[in-house]
Amino acid sequence: MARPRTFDPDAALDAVMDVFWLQGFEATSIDDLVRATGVNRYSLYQQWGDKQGLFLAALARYGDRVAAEWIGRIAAAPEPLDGIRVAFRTLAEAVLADPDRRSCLVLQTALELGRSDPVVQPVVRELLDRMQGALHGAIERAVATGALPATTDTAAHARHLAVAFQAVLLQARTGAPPETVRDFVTLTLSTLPPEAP
Amino acid sequence: MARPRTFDPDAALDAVMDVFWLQGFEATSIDDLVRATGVNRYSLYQQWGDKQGLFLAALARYGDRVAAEWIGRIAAAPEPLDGIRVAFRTLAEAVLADPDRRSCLVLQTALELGRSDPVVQPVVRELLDRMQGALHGAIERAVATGALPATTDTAAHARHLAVAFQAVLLQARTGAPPETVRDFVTLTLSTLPPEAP
DNA sequence: ATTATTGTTGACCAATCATTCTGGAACAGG
DNA sequence: CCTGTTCCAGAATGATTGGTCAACAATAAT
Repeated sequence: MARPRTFDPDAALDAVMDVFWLQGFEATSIDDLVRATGVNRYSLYQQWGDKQGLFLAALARYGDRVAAEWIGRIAAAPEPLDGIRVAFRTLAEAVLADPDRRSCLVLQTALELGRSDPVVQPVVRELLDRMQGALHGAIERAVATGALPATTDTAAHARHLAVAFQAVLLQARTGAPPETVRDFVTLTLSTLPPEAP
Repeated sequence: MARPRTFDPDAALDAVMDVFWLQGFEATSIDDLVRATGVNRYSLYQQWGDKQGLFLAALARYGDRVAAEWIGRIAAAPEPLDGIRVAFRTLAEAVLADPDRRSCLVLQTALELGRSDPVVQPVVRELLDRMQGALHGAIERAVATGALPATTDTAAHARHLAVAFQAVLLQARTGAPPETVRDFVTLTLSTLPPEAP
């Protein structure tokens, strides 16, 4: 017994995520979101509370959609080291192919709000940790299958690769040339044993 | 035959640089700079034009002071590979010791304004290239002294290390734990030959 | 001492921001 | 067909932003 919504919250949130991803939190105004979603200001407020609520929802969606895809790609690889190598090379090419050089919403958020916003902070850290966890899992599997020696410091390698993953995404924003991104990936992967031919 | 300035532009610019370094461009208001320098708004405008002019001056000063110190440290090392290793380890500890986790003004600017501001963009790129050039020089000296094999792809190593340098600074902003920063540096340096005992 | 010149000051301006209010429109149950 | 309830649209609000102005103060040359 009430007027039904004329917009789809799910589709609207996708549009919101895209705008935040492209522009960041501060640089995005509510007007931008109104334009991008086609939804009225007040309706956005009624649905998600305020700008921060809207952002947290978009960040969660990013985690579920984009971040989860990379994590899954690493976790599901039949041969763990190959999975890592493929992930890094795919990421590098994706970064170079994106005309907007938009990096990663999580990383961007860590840089923009990581020190100031106590609500967003743990969400970001959790997502970054999830990536590192996926890498750690793959490396431990590699040790288990004998692809890496039993003496390997798996945690150290996971940390190194997690930071390197962020570094590749960082190059999207700095606008680094293709050779830089590719050479970085190549030498990063050289800390793993050489791949079979 | 005119009233003399009552503030020291040099000292004021140092204070401006600090504020921009800590907060970034957008998050810093002119009021913040007035408070930090003790100089009146209009005097700031008369001296440096506008907010962007003020920022460019602060960025140039950062390049002359902070960035040049790191570059010099790498370029001046008697044994080039040792210079690189020391620089990375010193950077890691500096990042971890800074209570403000403020990373690097150049990198931060690249992330914040790199895609939008066509004036700031080349300044940033030039500073980043200067760091990469210093690393390239050190690696070529290492090849010349035989510390690295003659077949080494010196440009690729320079690019890898330059990105890795940025990655360490990035960890300042993401608030990564000490093990992460240290393990990343250790494994990054493992792409160079092991150091003499 | 006068005066030309520059520095300083706090008020002021227009634009933009996130957020809220108001007045009407669209639906569902009776 | 009502009527209670929810939704929508644009205007309004108050704070903050970067930037400017006009009045006043301090100096050095005359």
